[in-house]
Amino acid sequence: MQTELPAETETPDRGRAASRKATEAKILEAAEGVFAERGFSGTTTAGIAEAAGLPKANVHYYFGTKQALYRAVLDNILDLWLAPMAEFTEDADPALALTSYIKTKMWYSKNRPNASKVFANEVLHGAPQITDYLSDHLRQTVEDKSAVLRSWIDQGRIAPVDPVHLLFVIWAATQTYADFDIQVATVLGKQSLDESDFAAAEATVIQMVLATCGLT
Amino acid sequence: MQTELPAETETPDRGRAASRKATEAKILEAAEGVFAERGFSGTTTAGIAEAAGLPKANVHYYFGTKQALYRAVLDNILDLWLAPMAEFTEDADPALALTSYIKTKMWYSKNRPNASKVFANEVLHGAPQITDYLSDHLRQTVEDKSAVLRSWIDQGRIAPVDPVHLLFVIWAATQTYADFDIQVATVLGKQSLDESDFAAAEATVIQMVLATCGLT
DNA sequence: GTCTATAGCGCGATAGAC
DNA sequence: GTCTATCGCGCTATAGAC
Repeated sequence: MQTELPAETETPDRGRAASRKATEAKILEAAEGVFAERGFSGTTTAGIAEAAGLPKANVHYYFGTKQALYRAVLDNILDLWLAPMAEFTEDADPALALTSYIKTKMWYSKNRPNASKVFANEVLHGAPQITDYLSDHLRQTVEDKSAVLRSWIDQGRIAPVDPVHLLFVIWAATQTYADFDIQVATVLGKQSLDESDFAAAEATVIQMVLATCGLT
Repeated sequence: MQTELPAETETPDRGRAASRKATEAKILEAAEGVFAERGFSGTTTAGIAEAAGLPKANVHYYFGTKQALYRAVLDNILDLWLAPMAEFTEDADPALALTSYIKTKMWYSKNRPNASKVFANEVLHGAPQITDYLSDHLRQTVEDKSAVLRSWIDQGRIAPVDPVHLLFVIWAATQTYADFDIQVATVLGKQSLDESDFAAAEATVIQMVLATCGLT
């Protein structure tokens, strides 16, 4: 707009490259929201374009196909899923690690509900795009972290519990407040969930997991 | 096939009426499976027809629109959701009632995964078709049953816990084994979940809920 | 890089023969 | 009641002017 030839080489954070990145980010964010709301098939590229404030053709210019854009959205999300499990290390305090993990997962449910919903939708329909991720990264991480939990049990630091199913239940219990927020809110008689609802949910899940592990 | 005028009035379980009912049931079952696998938008009436072994036009003949068929599938499912909560009555034994409820919910996850998936998909995308059900029947039932749980707490029969969030977590923990079965199976290194997986899941959820309620 | 216009096609729904 | 053939819309994707 201002200049026809932005000083690319001098200020690499501005100019064309930055503009492209900014537009891509805008499309990705809009796409995550629309995919979360309507699923892959229910989403139209026109809907994404409208949410991003762009003409439809630009979405295809930046990402090629709807599939490719969906994959890009998913790839961003998968990173968020594994990272918080780093909490679990042999020498961590079990009560602290479990509490911290649940708080992190609940933070994502509250602040990145669309990421959770896109992931849930993908898994619900057979996880066709992320089978590799599930069977490689996620499976390996669960194996490693459940070994840590098992060592805590063997050392008598937490009560005996199936480590893998404990993780599944923690995922389910925290993600349900993002994925099924409408149901939770409606049953609570509200339009949407607020701070206090997430606080109560978090307290309940922490209470349940600590009680299970004999840490109360 | 055999007769042009089946004795409708004499044998109401055979003849045209029964044939219609049988065809409707066949379509409903096929539709539940396809909707579970692909979601509403991802489902084609041709796909349902193929799964039911019928030409596409017949699906429209029996149910009119894809929407109406989807509603019929949902209506069948909603009945299954409320019934098991009848377990919770003032004079029931808390440990037995909670255990029995979790077993029933887990039984549905194992034996009616498609029902769970269709419901999950509907809620995930804003529950546009079942808002009334959520705000009327389900909300009222949760109110009634959480009052029972609260009375158990007041009587010192179970430990203090938020009754409504306890229900949310039980729903999430049990339904996740239907809705996210692919993820669970993949992380466990299997093609699909078997008896022993559901048994381990059930034991873990029961252990967690009883520990939370101070019933161990 | 941005946008308008449109090609091409898959889908829901229906007409009409049987 | 069953089925084939088809209509017409809405969608993904692209061509081509700017």
